[in-house]
Amino acid sequence: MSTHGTTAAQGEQPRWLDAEEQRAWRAWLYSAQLLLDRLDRELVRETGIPHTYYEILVALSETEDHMLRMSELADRCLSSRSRLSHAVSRLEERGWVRRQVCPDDGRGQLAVLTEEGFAALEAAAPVHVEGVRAHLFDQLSPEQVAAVRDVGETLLRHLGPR
Amino acid sequence: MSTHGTTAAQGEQPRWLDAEEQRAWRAWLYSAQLLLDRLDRELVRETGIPHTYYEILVALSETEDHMLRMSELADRCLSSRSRLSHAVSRLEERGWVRRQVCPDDGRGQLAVLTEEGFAALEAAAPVHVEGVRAHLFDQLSPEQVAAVRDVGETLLRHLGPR
DNA sequence: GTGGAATAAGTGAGCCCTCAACTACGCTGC
DNA sequence: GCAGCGTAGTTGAGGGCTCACTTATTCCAC
Repeated sequence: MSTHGTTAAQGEQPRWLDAEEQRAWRAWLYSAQLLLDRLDRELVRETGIPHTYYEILVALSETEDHMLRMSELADRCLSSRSRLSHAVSRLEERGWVRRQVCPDDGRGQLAVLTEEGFAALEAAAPVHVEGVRAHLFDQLSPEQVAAVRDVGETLLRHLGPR
Repeated sequence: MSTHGTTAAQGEQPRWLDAEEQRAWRAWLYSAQLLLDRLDRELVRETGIPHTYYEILVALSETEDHMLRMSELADRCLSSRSRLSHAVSRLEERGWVRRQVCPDDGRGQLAVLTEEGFAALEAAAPVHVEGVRAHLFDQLSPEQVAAVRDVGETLLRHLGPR
């Protein structure tokens, strides 16, 4: 048993996967897990920055003034508020991000990228991009890259905006 | 700055991503994160079984006698030995898996799926497959599904077997 | 058969994430 | 001007994972 199978333990008959779907699903799942894992490990090993931290630094660096509201930052990093709050606390300890009360909303906080944080990001970016090239783009033909984008954007329309 | 950029802080010039690659990478990353997250959450919510546990139960159920050596099980689940050891301990507490010394190698342990574990899997499988359908296959054309498989298997040849 | 390397698995400290409170502020209507 | 509700963010307990280390067994050369 797994995602295919012949026994249904429910009222509605489950729409089991056929052999082709099974292969597609497993290939997607394993490759996604391995790729995410590999990129994270290499980044940590070579720069000491986990991918989750990296994403936060990137999001901040992409704004005009290197700062974002906590909730906006959480959305851009596909992170829960709580997770982001913990993560920013840890980044503060490293001196890479600083918190600042939001001028136009007393409830809000701004996460601000520090000089040190920007420097850490600059050091990590080449490592990260090299990983993405080596393990993704270098392995795929232009047609496959186009398909990756197409499938990804299709799924995002379903799963996203949120 | 991010995975594109114009400043290189290294000897070797980083091979930055162009705009198209950037889009492909982000689409892939976000869709992968959202899909994995969504499937796990739905499975936990409706069955109380996290996806990592589910994968272990599936791997065991797919063998002839519903048992596997710990290290073989770890490989099939793309899990570290340590992680699997912890996970199997938790599954033992739920009564879904049982450990048993390996007859032909005194160092080895066999993880054995129990009746209760199999029943839990049978209950969870329809929920899981429905999630995979709803969030993956129902969203994609047959051509896109073929591309997913093709890309996944290509990446696996690079990332996998280990 | 014995010493030593290799292999199988488990353990525990520490980090990260989730979930469910909780605090603090803002907004509206009366 | 304050009651009540919604929103922004934080907190802490608890679970899961990683990493380095430990224990137990097997393999092999001699």
